[in-house]
Amino acid sequence: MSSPGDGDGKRLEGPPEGPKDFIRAIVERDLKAGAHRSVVTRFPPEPNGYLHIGHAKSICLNFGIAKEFGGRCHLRFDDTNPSKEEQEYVDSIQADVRWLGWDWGGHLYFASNYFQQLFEWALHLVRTGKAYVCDLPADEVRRYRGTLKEPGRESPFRNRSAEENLDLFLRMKAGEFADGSRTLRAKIDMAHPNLNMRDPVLYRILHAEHHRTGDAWCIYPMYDFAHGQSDAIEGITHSVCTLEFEDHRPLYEWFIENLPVPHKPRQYEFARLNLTYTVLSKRKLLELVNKGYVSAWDDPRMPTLAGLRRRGYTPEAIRAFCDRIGVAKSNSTVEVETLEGCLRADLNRTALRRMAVLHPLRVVVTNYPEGKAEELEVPNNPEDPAAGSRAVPFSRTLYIERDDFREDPPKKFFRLAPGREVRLRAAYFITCQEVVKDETTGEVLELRCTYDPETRGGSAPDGRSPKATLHWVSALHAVDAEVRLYDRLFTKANPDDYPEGEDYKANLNPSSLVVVPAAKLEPALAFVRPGDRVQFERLGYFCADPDSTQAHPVFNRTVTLRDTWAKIEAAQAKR
RNA sequence: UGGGGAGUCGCCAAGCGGUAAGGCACCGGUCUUUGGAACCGGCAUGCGGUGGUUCGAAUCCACCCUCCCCAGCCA
Repeated sequence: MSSPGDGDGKRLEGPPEGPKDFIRAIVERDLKAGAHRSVVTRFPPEPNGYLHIGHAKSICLNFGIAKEFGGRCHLRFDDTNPSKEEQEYVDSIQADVRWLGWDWGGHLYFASNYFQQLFEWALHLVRTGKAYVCDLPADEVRRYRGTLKEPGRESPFRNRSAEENLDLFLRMKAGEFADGSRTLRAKIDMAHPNLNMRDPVLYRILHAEHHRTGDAWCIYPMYDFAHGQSDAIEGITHSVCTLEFEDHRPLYEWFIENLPVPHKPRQYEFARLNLTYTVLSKRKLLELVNKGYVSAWDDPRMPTLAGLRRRGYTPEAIRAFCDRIGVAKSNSTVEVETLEGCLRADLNRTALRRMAVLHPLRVVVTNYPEGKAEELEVPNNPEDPAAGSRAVPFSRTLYIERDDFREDPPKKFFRLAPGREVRLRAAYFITCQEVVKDETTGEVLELRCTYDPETRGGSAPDGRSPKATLHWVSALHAVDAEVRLYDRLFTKANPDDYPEGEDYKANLNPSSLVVVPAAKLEPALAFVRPGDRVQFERLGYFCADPDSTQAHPVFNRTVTLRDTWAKIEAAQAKR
């Protein structure tokens, strides 16, 4: 617990250039006006699921503000509902926030740590006649609440004496009553146009084991009664939440005004993130996990931070994404391409280049000596000379990508075809002399090519330059690996756009995972460790999966490279 | 038809009375030993609509339209 503006957070660089979002503008204004010594924010997840990319937006906002303005940001678990919350989630949430690159210092809190204080504040409301014990069952409470257009009716228990309410509430706490039999409610206004103000429930009876407080309590505070007061206890200056809580702000303020809290925080709301081709509702993500549509919370197709991490996303890319999309109040759906763009920008700078052939087609270099092998020096990253180079073996029998050969090449197809010369990356120019096919099926089995010894390293003394450069792997030296080709989880930009009688799961992408059991990798790839990210030249960025072992390497496709040829081909197909 | 919000380029998003930033996407081009990257150029006489105020309006006023959220003892 601490007073606002202790300022023990990290002091780093100042605010970024360019226009500020409206929340940062408010913080800056308040600080300039001297309303606070320093800014204190908080990220308040409920430990009932894994964090996803939408949470990342909130995390980067809250921790980002604290960092930019020299304040601090608390990590607080909003654990007021023991029936849904688990320790596994509090662990994963901490791991994910850290992975994203943020640090809450010593400021780790739990709303459940405030249960005693909240209880005493409830007592205060009871004593001052502002709360009462209501015996109405849940469905009756609902009926008495009224509707959107009709006012509610007062509970028959609304005018109990403070003494009776005190007695009853104490007995609720003592465990004398069954779950759901009574609630403690605020006495506000059953005719209020804002339904949240129609005598909201403060406490409910729940004889449930809490992941932190065990069986110490059998009454638990509702979100509304816990959140603002927790902010007050921690000295939060700017309590930032999403738009759906806008309607709760009057209640938030009512508690702050009617309770002897040590500090008055203010709530601000911004639009939550929506992303195309995925879902970000905890209910749906939980269903995908529980019903086995994905393997787990960290399935690389999941928009969870754990999933993105396993997929190969970097924290830097996710933070850049959060900066790029901005913060505002209008509902918005960001195209997933924006996220992928941030990822490619980061990986392009940092990922080492390697060669891997996913769908091998054998090439025999007929004029290359049998039994000979040589090593070619290939740069690790053309974007970064400091990344150095590695040796790649070349020999008479190679694999190239099946997609890189066409017997009957269409217009603008620059790759290998009968009689055509192409460059093998960092190796030699080869010319296709002969196509060996299965006589019955017509399948291309092998290409017989010749190479030009003068082009070692990939350039010709006479200056000629093929239009295409192909990646390749020496058959003799190749390492086999499993490669998991991931694609978007849903086929529709908006998964909630589904046919009558179906649900969002009807839009699940049946090809979101395609396994290539035996891709051919250059030998350097045998030494990667789980989590290592590389670019398979011309194919995309890949990340070694935790399932990967020396004997059985496994790579996940993080994202493809931009593919201009695919675009051209698609356009040709249309015509 | 109660209350609370929002409408600026395909997608985000600045702008706060002085004549429409930026990013992503897209389209051209240059360059290239990744059809990658990089680089250059194009991309809203227009800001949900209609009136009004003003020398001047995306910004102010009025009315209207559309979309989102709220009737958990979830958060």
